Amino acid sequence: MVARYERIADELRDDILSGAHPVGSQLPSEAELAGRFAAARGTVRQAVAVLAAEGLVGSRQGARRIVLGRTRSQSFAELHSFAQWARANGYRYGGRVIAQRRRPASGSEPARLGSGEVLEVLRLRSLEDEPVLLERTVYAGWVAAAVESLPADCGSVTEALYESVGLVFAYGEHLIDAVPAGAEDARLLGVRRGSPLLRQRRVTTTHEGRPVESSDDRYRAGSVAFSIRNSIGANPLVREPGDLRFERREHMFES
Amino acid sequence: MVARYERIADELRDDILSGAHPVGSQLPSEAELAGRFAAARGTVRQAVAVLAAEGLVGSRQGARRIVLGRTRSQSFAELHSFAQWARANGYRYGGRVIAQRRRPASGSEPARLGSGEVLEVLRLRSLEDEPVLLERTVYAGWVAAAVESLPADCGSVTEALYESVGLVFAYGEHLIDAVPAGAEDARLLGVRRGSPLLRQRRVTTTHEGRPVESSDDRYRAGSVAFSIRNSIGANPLVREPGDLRFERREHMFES
DNA sequence: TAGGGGAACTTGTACAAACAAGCGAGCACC
DNA sequence: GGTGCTCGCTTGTTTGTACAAGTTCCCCTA
Repeated sequence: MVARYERIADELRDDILSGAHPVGSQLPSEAELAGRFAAARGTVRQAVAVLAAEGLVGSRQGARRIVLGRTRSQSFAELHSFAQWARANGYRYGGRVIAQRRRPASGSEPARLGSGEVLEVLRLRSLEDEPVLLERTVYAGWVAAAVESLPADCGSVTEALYESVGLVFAYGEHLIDAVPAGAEDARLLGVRRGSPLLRQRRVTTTHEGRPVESSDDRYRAGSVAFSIRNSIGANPLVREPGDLRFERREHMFES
Repeated sequence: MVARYERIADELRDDILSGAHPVGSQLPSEAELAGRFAAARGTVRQAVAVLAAEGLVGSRQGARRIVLGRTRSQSFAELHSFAQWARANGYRYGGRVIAQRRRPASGSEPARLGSGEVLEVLRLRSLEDEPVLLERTVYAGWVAAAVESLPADCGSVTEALYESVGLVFAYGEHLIDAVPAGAEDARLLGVRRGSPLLRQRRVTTTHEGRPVESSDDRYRAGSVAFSIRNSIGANPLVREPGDLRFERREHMFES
């Protein structure tokens, strides 16, 4: 059973994407929409709040809502799962495990992932048959067995873990910056040493807030970019100082 | 007059940041909070929605809300304005205009900024007395005069434009990727040619959806990172294919 | 002891009503 | 003609109620 406000949001989104409400134009008032959908004003407000969160419309008190754009920001799953993003956009994609080993948690890992043993995985992923992403992931001990049982060329780890053990990556924190390619990065991604890579470090947790993985993902320059739509009200993206907050983490598997 | 739900959100946030609700612990139930703050449940829900949007707490139906972290995602202003971010975090910062000129809009600019004349500005910004950010900004014709009247070493363009003409940067779309430093980038930022830079391309509009500026900002690697907190429900960050969507834009002022 | 059933609790959805606050257009006045 | 003000419209905030849906935990039973 899909919620009422979601169906209203879907319908309004379709109107916007189809051009019935062009970019720059005004949306109907809440009262008008409430009448059209035979819903309470609060329900309509929830619907347009969804569109506002997607960056499609902006609103300010006293004035009608405005259509800001026609490209929709998609879900968290897309951000987290390379495979889901690639498939949703119609790209050929693949991936394979380069190296994998268990070891005791060290450094700041016990604080992030819980103490005990962790599982390190080095994974290379490709888009349109070109290697574009190198993932250095550390999984918490309690999911290690499930990860190890996956095939080496598993396309979507996220989906595989959901199917096999019902694991859902629910929350994440991401840090995005640029780094020069190291020797291993360069060899596996097919670029020169020192060339620019887009790095995404992330920590992911389950619904209950239990840490699942910590990862250092590096994209070949030019292969992907991250897109953020935001409004003055609220948004989740901020700058972080570069050197001050995160201790340098050695490359795994190197030397 | 600050809204009630905002004050409740502030109080709850203080509790979380001060450690009264440790990371991983459960928040009091909505009913309990409603009692404590003598507010309706709906008001409390708005308050915790704010915290959820900031990435501080997560929620799922049927279970108590969980504290996810203690680092707060700040406002859009921080993302947009280098100066506001730097000041809020206690850094020394500066900036100066390297070059500035008017020219007719060309390429895709009429579509993004409106046709007619635009104003190109090349600005170098520093953090802790080190050059860290090179901004290549194109302003729409209707704000050109206001921008030109700013002093060359203006610390915060955003604030200056707000003070002088009441201009508010309300919405923005941002694309983040990594690029190698070009000749000009390298000279001004004091890095070697080809070394990694974190690039943020953005288009900003006013409340009414009127385009204000389009900018290509390049950060020296290691100076800043972008941080995103998100949950599975909704978030504004997505990957974008690298080459397919944006036509290559030539460097301004070069050669 | 292991498992199922269910009750109590908690968050999600929806409706209705009222007032506050900001915007914009039209009107009156100078 | 231009300026300022008022009024209607629209969004923002708050309260209250009711039910739906999911979680957690205890207790009872096999």
